[in-house]
Amino acid sequence: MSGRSLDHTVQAFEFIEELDRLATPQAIIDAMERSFAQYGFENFIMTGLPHPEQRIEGLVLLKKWPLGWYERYTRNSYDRHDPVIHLCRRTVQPFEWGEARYDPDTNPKGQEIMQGAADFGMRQGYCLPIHGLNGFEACLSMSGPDLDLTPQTKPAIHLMAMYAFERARLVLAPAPRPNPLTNREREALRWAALGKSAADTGEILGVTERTITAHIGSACAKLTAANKTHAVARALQHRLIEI
Amino acid sequence: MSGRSLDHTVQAFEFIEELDRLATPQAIIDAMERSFAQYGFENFIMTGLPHPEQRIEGLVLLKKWPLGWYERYTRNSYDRHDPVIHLCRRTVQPFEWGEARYDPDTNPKGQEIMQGAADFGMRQGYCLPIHGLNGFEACLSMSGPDLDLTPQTKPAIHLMAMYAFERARLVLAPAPRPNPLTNREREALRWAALGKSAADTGEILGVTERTITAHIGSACAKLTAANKTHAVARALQHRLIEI
DNA sequence: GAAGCACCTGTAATTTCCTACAATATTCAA
DNA sequence: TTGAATATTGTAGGAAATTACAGGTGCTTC
Repeated sequence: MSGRSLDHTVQAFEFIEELDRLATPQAIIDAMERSFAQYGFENFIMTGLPHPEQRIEGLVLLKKWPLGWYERYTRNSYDRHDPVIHLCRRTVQPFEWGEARYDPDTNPKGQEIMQGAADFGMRQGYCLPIHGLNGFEACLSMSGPDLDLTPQTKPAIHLMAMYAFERARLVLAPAPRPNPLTNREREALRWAALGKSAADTGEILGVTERTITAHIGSACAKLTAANKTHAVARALQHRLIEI
Repeated sequence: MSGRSLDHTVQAFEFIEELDRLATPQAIIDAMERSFAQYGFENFIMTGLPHPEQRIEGLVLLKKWPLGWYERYTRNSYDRHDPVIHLCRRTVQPFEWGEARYDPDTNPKGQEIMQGAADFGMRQGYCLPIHGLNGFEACLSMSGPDLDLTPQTKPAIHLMAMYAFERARLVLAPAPRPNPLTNREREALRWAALGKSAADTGEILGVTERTITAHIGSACAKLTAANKTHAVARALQHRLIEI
């Protein structure tokens, strides 16, 4: 078993067993605090990733996070430029914060954010991106001053983080929003995403061009999109259509 | 630790350590065969899931699967009606085959498929859906005549399956294609995806509307897109732009 | 030095989109 | 039953996109 203490692997599975008995967010936070401490973690945050028009505050599921940093982070909308968040959107595997690269030229705020976290005692961190079915994108980011991150401990942390997230999602039961688009609006957007003009789509669906234009128009209104291209992008982003 | 043998949890982590040293598909298959046997698994298949116009044969990464059943399965395109596949598309959590319900009225082939698998000795199974950056991607389905599936063993199997899949993907990974778009083409598409007209984007980037039109046009050519909306959809799909 | 690419710009004709002001029919929930 | 939502279609004009034909600079590579 090389450098890893046997305790860790056992405790990872015991943590998962314990999770099933936790019924409140606070109970999950307490259990996470205890169990993640063995790897050196002191802070963690479990949050959805905001779309451009959303704010991150409404998407946070659980957190034990330095309050001053959280306030500064949200006040400055740091999630828009956070290298860790950016990497979350591009990978499915857990990663260390240090692996989240950024170009100081194109993203000058990246340095500011990483330094800000360090100022609050969070120099090192580990982050698990969560990619769900309906575009539910989230992450569990964890930090501590002296982490025990090795090829042996990482899978244990990964497993614990995954199950902790699932439990939190279950307990907090985020009401999944129903698809706001009608069938016709979805079809019209889908064909638009495939490069069809309104006239093309009308022929495909056996209605007039004018009807498709109307469907696209109402989809734009529902998605607060400026035009068809915008509406398709929003619909893809929110997984309202599949192509 | 209740009914779970300590060996299992330890061996799960040892399997993950071992994976990093495996360089060939066959080595991964052999290791999986050994390590999954402790839970009663004898067969497994790791496969991407086909789009309507695709065939499943080209998407299979690894398998140790009854040949007769595989041939019958692919010949009849059973993946179109397989209840296990259907459930894969609707959940992110691993599940037992028996949890994959189907309505005999709307999906008469469901019964035929489940019975066919049973005829090849696969009455019981466990399946892990794999969700990547673009949503549903693949699955790892495992079977055996007498499985040790308990709330204690399932997370261990889950972890092993997850890492086995990642390793297989790494070993079999096709070389990732570089982004074919130039910086300006990307910027132009990005603003288009946010609902900006060519004139808007020109003002934003400090060039003329005509220039933006040219960038969009060349992006369409590279992406073989019929128009701007199509190009944005393709770029989002292939993660060439982020919004 | 030539060739290729990225980047920039122009005119002009054509197509497509977007919206405003309509109207009719159906379905479904209050 | 009575709105509200959905689906359908029309006219018409202005905005935007698309394409074809051109041409310029600057940079790198052969």
